Amino acid sequence: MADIKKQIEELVSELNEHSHRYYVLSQPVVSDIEYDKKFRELQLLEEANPELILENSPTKRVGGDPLSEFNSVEHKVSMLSLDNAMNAEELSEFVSRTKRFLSKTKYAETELEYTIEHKFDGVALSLVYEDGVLIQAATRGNGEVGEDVTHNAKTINSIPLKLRSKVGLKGRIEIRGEVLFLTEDFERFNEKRIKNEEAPFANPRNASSGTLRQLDPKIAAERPLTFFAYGYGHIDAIDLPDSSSKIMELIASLGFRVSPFFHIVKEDKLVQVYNEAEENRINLKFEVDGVVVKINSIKIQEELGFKQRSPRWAIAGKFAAVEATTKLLDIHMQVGRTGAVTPVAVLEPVEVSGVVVERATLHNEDEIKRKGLMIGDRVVVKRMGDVIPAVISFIADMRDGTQKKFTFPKECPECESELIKPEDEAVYRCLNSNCPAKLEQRIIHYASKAAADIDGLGDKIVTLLLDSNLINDIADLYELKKEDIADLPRMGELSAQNLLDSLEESKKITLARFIYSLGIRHVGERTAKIIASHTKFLDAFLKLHYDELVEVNEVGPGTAEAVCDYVNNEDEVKLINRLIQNGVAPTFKEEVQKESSITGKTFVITGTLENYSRPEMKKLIESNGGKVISAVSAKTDYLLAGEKAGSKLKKAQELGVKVISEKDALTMW
DNA sequence: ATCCCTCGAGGTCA
DNA sequence: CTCGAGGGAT
Repeated sequence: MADIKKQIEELVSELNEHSHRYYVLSQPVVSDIEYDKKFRELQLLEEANPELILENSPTKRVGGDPLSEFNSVEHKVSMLSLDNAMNAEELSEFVSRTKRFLSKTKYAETELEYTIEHKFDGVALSLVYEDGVLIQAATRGNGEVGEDVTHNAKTINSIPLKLRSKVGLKGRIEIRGEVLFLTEDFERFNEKRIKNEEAPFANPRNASSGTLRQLDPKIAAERPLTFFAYGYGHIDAIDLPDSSSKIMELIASLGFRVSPFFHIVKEDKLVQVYNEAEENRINLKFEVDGVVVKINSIKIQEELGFKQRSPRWAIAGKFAAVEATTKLLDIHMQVGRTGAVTPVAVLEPVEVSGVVVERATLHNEDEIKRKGLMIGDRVVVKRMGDVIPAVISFIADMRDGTQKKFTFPKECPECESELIKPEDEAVYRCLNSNCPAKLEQRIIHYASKAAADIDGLGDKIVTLLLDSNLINDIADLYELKKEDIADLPRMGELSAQNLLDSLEESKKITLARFIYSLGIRHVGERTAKIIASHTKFLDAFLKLHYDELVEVNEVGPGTAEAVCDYVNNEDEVKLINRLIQNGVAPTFKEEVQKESSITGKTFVITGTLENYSRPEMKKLIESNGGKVISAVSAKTDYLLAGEKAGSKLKKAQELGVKVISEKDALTMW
């Protein structure tokens, strides 16, 4: 019991500290998600031990104290917050809770209608109109008292200074909504800040909050904020309709921007729409952190009433966290196939959008400098496009002197040779061609699907073979003995035979794949094909000269130099000769290309297709004369989108690229 | 201005 | 298999 009391006390003081930083100072040191998590932890403890609830518990109020520099504004109707449902299950619990409550009322038999809309990730704002004219804008503050930010609100284009109405409006209308940056605006704005050598904002919500708190409205005016209306406070100028959905229509008609995502659903569709909204969040023009579900009927809302700090007739269905803070434990160096040395953040494991993240690429030295990271920093971690973990920024307030400056190593972490960074490049490289790390990566690359495609030879086995000194290079692979492989840990007779079979299979290889599999810098799948089509024979490839190669279309000076360096390197030529001796036989294969309606058209494939794997579809398109590229641009002809298409679909829509389905594609040739 | 390549992390499924 | 950042090539 004493433990629980202490736990509650600690949570309360921690949460109060965080909420002070969040609401009063606009300098959060933890992400919303973490705050919410702790808040719920406290809520649960308090529910189980109501006698231990503290007077200053954050569950007793909805925010923090307002800043002193602004005038305070008392909300006529307090701005409450909503209870959170963290997943579909908790959303369903809300439904049953509501029904249970209503079962004792005259609505026991009524089939309930719910509205479901976006929960914006911005800053809440209340707008008061007197006789149709904006007279006051205020932040939420602690829910009862907020700050007057009228001067800044007036600079926001999407906030009407005068309401649209056919009839004269006499009296008061208070509209509530969210101020935010559209993602696009935010990115442009941040780019400008970087160009002006100002610190970029960590995220759109912080930027919105910071902007509303400017004392000088000129600064706010330069920042492209947007206001979305979603609710109302005290209204006596008009009679309100009897449902949330009709009120939303009314609000929109008064001249406010509202989210197009607004559904009226029955109980059975609620979870489905919630899930769809989460899947689709990446395609939105603004950030959302969940959905808001309300009972549509105002009468039933009134019947349900309020708990201490939130209405019983609404709930926020939160999405999985997209952002979290964690500790930057260390920065590791990875040596790639081409010798590129990339710094990787080693993080204290933290859950972000449903997965545990413990590593994130930091790209290069400049990137670390730009972000100003130090080892030991508390950092904000996000998954870009909800997929790729990235370190966004560090939290300056959490610097306590224990952080260590990071210096980029001068030597290769694997072979200790000097790292070289050309003047105008960002990447340090290990130039030692015998560097064990490079060697390993080259073998893994050789075995990979698009290269020699050696089944059963993944990175783990490559490491194993190297460690046990069974191989030193690619050519050694073809001299492996079955017994040697079978003796390796976790390998047996059968896997050994399978590996040998795959190796045998890999000897028949097209010239293009062979050139690609060598892992020459700048020579990817595509460039390899171009070079193979030019030389047609391995001999000719090995005799390539710079002047000849650089004339080839789509081969530039950089690529030509890299290839010539390679074929002029004695060791590399020796390696190729040994591969040939061991039976590897690259042959040029003319790619048969049918003339068809898609000849010369470019395609990007995204999402999961129904009947084809992506490489299969790629082959199919290419054999019909089309071209498959990796990223959507304005010049892309078609985006072939399968299930769960993400950011590429969004980009295609923005750029007006035609989006087709798998079925559409198959009828095109 | 645009396209492509390289390199990184992490999840899923057989 | 997925995506994004950064940079080289055109």
